[in-house]
Amino acid sequence: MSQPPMSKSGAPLDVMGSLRRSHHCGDVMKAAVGDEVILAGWVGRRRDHGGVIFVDLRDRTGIVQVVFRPESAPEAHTRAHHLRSEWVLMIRGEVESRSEETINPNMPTGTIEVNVRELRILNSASVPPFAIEEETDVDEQIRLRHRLHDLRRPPLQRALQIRHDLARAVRESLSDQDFLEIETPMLARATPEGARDFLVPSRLQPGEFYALPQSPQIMKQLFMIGGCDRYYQIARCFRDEDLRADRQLEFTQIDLELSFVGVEEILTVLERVMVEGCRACGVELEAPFKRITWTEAMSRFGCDKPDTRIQLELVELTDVFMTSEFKAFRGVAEAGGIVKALPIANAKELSRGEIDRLEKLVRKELGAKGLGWIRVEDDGTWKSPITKFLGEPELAAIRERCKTEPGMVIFFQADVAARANTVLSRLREDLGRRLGRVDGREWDPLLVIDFPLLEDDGEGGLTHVHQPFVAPVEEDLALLDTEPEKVRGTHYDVVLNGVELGSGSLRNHRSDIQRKILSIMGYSDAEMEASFGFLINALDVGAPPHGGFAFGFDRWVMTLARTDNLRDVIAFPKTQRGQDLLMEAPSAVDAEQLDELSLRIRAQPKSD
RNA sequence: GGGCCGGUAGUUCAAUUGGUUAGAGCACUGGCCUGUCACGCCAGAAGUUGCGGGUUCGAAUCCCGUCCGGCCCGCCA
Repeated sequence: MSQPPMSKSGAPLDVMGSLRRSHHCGDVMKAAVGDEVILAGWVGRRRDHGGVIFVDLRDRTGIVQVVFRPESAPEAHTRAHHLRSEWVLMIRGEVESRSEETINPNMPTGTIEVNVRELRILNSASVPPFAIEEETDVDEQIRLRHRLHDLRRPPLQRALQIRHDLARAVRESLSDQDFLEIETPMLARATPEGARDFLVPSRLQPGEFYALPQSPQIMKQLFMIGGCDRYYQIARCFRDEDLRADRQLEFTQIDLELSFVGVEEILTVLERVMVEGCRACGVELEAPFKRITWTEAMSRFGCDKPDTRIQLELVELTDVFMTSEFKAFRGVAEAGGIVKALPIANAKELSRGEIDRLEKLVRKELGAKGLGWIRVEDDGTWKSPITKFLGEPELAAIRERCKTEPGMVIFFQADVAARANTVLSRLREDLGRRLGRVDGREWDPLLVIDFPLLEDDGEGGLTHVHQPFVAPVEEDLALLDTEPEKVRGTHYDVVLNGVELGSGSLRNHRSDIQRKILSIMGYSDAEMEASFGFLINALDVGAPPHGGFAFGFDRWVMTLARTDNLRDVIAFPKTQRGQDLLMEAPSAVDAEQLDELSLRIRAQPKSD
């Protein structure tokens, strides 16, 4: 006969035997006082008084206090002295109501406790690297390395619950709207366009590679051509680009596409999915959503995904400085750049030192050339390092457009449009939040429409703003031949609280228009054939008018979970350098594996 | 590819700015304790100061390099 297994501390371990859980820890209130319950979970806090011992037993649903009394269960009580954090228990006992003075109002199960009759120690556990609690101040690196402990914390458990609830609601909503869930291959063809591909070497075709899909974009268009009418998928996507707080190498999209529709029908679907998805997570949104054109968003907020709860807005001054004596600003305006201002009323708390810090921030982090500012004193006089360069027309324009008043601070940027907007938009968000210039709404859904189809590629040509298959709006078709940079695309974004949750468009379903657009972007016929021949030829099979949308699922969950870090809502996320600290991926592989794939590792060249 | 911030005990931080044996809270270990819920009390253990080099009589502290984490720009669109 073998001895029962022992825990590290010498306490013998038990088997579950035929004992099975009757309730979850958080659901014990569903049992009546006096009922016998069987609970299972992990040891949270343990309070050993020598006599009576309290253990907070925890599972996914919550925490309940279980009590070991020497008089009611001597054996269980004796063994309970050995219990340590994160040990795995199963207990049998009676639900008892707590006396008035021992009720804990801070926990949902605080009016009752479970008097233990039988204890089964199912497993011991190594000492946890940090406490499993609601709040933690532990370094994220530690949390990622010990993800199993971190996952036990309530915020992570809640995030996974939101993922589930949202995915389920979205499936239901789209199914109700006659969408068909269809899968697409993960081993796909490499694409020269867009993000860097993750490549998968082929064993059977030595020297050739699959690519993991950046998104099912082309494949879902093929579904439309294939007569599937309405498709959706909760699809994993892969992009080998640098990570951010809101970007991971692999992420999940709610991808959908439908046939014989215009933009309005797609937006109707989108809004319904948004409303029903959010509702499943306890958030009510009102449809239809506010709409703003891309041009207006850039002008007023300097950003194509504005959080419109922030009450600050930018002011255009480019025209004023076209004729200014102030050479620094005039030069920028004449060279095609922009001059804009961010006026902030009642900004006395922005001290000179604070403004200096902001200037340093935007110069170092955002590459700004500087940060012009004016402060309007109580007596109405202006304090500023730049006003001495300004003539009366500019001063008047600033007064009028910024509606200057005592206590106001105005920030200025004169730069190429992209950078000036980036800088002022960042200041708008940072200062708007810090100074509490928000309108108090918790949720701010917004549709951004009328994106331009094409933009300057920085080398004298034009390139697509989003992806090469976006259809132009019909009334702008003629402009393709004359002023292609003015053509509006049918592209739209949906933004929630300043987070871009997704985007979509109508696609080109006629190969002649698709070819024309590609040719404007500088593709020769041969290049078109090489890069997009497959799709263009597919259009000629008889492609229906179609369009669709894709939500960034993780970002949506992130927003609903009220965090700004994607790693908080993904079970096993990667660090900014693309590593999984728990499973230690990526990793080296055996020479034999490489050999089978016809691969050889070249010594890392020294970069100089 | 670039900018900025950070790395000291399991963990969160400190170390009088280059000077004795690197300290404290929590966690941990042992003991005591029958109503706690951040239980309490007593005692104890715990360190390659990320790593490598340099300067110095002396480095956690200064310099160079490197690795790791975070935020951002580029990139992703």
